[in-house]
Amino acid sequence: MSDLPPGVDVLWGRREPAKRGPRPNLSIDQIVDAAIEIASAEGLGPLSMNRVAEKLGKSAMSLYRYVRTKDELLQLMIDVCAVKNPPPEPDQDAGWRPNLERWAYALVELYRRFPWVLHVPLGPTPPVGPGQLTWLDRGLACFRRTSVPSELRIGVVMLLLVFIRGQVRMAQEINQGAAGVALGYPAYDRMLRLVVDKDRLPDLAQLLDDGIFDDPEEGMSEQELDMEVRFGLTMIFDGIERLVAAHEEEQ
Amino acid sequence: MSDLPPGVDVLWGRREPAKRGPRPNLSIDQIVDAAIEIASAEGLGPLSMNRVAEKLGKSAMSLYRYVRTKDELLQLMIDVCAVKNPPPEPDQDAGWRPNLERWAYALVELYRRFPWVLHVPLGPTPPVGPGQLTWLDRGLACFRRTSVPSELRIGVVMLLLVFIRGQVRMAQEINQGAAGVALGYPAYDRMLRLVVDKDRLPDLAQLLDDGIFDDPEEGMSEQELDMEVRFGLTMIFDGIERLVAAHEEEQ
DNA sequence: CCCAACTGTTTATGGCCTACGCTAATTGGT
DNA sequence: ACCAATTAGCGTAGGCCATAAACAGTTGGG
Repeated sequence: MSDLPPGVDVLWGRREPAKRGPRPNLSIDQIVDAAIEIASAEGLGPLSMNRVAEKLGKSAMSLYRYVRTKDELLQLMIDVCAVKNPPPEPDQDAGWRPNLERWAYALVELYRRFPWVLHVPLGPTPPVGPGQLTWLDRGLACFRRTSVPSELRIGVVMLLLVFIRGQVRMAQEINQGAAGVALGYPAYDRMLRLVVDKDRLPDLAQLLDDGIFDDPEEGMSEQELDMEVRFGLTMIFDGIERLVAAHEEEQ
Repeated sequence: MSDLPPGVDVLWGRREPAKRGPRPNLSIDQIVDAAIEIASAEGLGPLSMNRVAEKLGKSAMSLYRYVRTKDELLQLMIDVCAVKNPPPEPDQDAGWRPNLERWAYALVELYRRFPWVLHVPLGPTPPVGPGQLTWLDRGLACFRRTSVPSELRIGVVMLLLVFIRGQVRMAQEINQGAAGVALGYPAYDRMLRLVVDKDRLPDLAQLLDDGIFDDPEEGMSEQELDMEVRFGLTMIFDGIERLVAAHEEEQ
């Protein structure tokens, strides 16, 4: 009789197996894995219940014995993905910053390997699965040896979660059209030049003149994406550093 | 013969009106406005071509004379929304920080008034409409009187765009289920206590013990949401300040 | 043995976007 | 004045999707 959203109890291993009836030929894990495989290979668009069932050699409706709705399946996919790619364990001997940086870049890597995670529509609740909560916990753990109060710890970790998610998503958006068409900065640059006029958008025009988006390579390399993220993260970490320092002094 | 994505030329007033044929009884503006009205009142879920056409007293298919696809309509909605709620003009006498702060909080306000904007699926291209580019431009404009180089200006503004978008979205997610069910922090707190155990998620458990999410009020007030955002923005602005200072010194 | 519980399938429904083709309105050219 | 070209709006229909409901086969307990 939990208040948990339906389906999440499965993630925490809280659902008792059926006593009677035929033995299941399917399992939630198989279903979720198959769905993840499809989404990773082709994106969320082609991911339909039919498609998943087909991959498992079953009929579409059979999936509904394991999953209440497609949306629930999507939420499970996200959490299972987080479980299979866990956050790095913080090094107790290192300072908070290197630990938190490792955590942050691991998260970047996860989003890059599973881009569809960023496109899953909002679920009915904030994250409560073991995978996502583990990531949250390991982020918080980086502050163990500091005297930063709890409200600020959660604030900082949330800030990083939000920023990384958004930044990687934006990088993907620039890099490729939704259909998977290669786009990249040069194409973006060309489009902007068509519409940006110096009178109405002077500062943006200035940027274009400086050749900001005029990148030789077609498509953003991994290096460049890392640079984008690294810039933002560096600034954020500088802000965090100031915060931590302030609280260490007080003590 | 533009390289612009289809439909965007309309936003920039680049489509020549038809010379022959019956006079249009409809206009893109009407269509987009009707769609925005529906989305603002009921969210993106109930927004279908049929619903929009119905509101205008026309048939669904008639809309396709003005809009290539539903996705294009969604993109237009976003940009028109930005056009109708323009960014504040920077005050030339004020410093970069107050200007950029006004800009940032205006953006927060926009997302709060039009939550559906945050749920529109990815378009085929990064923003190239006049509304979104104007917001971008006015953000950049805040750095006019500084000597921060262009790459950093765009980096900072992107950082803010990404963070604000993500943070407001997350706040909405916690505040209400996708169905619009009120949830709020206390409910989240209750759910977490069901699954968080001290061995596997020690630091998160610590947070719960500290009563972080144990908020008296059901549902997050506007004040609290502002606080959430304000915390992140303050930290980010501190980071920006350091950056600007570094570049002013060099000069 | 038989009932209750359970799995997987079949069938059907309703919603959605949108391709296609039709009719009627409007205009330019002759 | 008249024809051909162009366009607006609409009706129909097709395809895909999630999923409700009823059904057939399977298993274990009493």
